[in-house]
Amino acid sequence: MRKMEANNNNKKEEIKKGPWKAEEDEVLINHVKRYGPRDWSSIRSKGLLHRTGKSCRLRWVNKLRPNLKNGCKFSADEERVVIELQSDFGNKWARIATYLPGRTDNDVKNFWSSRQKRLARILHNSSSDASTSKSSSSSSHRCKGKHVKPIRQSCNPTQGFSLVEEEEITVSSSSSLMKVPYSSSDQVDDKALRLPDLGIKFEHQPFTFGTDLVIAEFSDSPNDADQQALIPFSPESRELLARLDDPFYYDILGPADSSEPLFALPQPFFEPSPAPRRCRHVSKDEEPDVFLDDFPADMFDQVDPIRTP
DNA sequence: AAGCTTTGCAACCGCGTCTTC
DNA sequence: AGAAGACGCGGTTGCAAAGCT
Repeated sequence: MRKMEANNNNKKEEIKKGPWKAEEDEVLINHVKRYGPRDWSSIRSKGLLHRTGKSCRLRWVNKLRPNLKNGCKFSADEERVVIELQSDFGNKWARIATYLPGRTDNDVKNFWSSRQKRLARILHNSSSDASTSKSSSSSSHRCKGKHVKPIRQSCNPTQGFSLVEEEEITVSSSSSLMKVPYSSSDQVDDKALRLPDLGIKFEHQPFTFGTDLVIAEFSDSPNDADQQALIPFSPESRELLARLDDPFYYDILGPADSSEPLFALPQPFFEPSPAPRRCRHVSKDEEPDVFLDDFPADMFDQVDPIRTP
């Protein structure tokens, strides 16, 4: 009995965990050179390494495999791809990684996780800030001391968008409408503003964002600007969007006079699905913006323009 | 400069699926 | 057919480096 326990203990001790050493990597690489990336369990059974087959496979896939982009940050293009595919596939990291040469599922997963944490932090900060300054909230929002004007945005799938100045927009923070901050008094460069999954592009320039809101609208004809899109979001996205009502969100998300737009919008990586999910796709050679970068990618997942009778 | 917090990443774990016998 | 082992995937954890106060 004691002998058996001792044997079990030995077996347990034999399995090594933690960071890999260069020698171990070398052994693993030699094994793969010889037998190919398979038979991971035999590495241990042959006594080559005191690692589980699982651990060996993971090491190979994530670090030793050729053509990996190790230590290389995700490019803007890769970010867009991840965001786009995550909204399509969900958390299918392995699947998403197949679209990103040199990236592993672990890379994608970590990238997404960091993104989510960043977003959570922003949300948390924005909520605590808002709670301390609720009393100052009013129809004329504060935006680094600048007065801002509400506008409406009209969308035509074939002709793009136009921005329409409007006297007043009343949107409850608990509504599910998509809201985009806007300030006509600030100016940015001539980059267009795009919305991620919708591919919405604002055509009128120059403008930038402030604390008031733009409501995305969709219409089938240029004259049909009054058809307002009701956009159903996931609870998470809805909560985030609701917080855009916070007059101080701008202070949280970024400087009003920044030459960089606030968020990065994923340019569509694939052609849109047959369903009218996206209003207008931004062409590939257009410069990516950084609008809505810190928003959950599923924010526009379920965007579906309101049906016209 | 020191201490604390945040971030990014490598690795582990549990579970489901696939393969082999 | 089904049991056992191997494999693959997604979630989670731990740690070192970077950043901040």
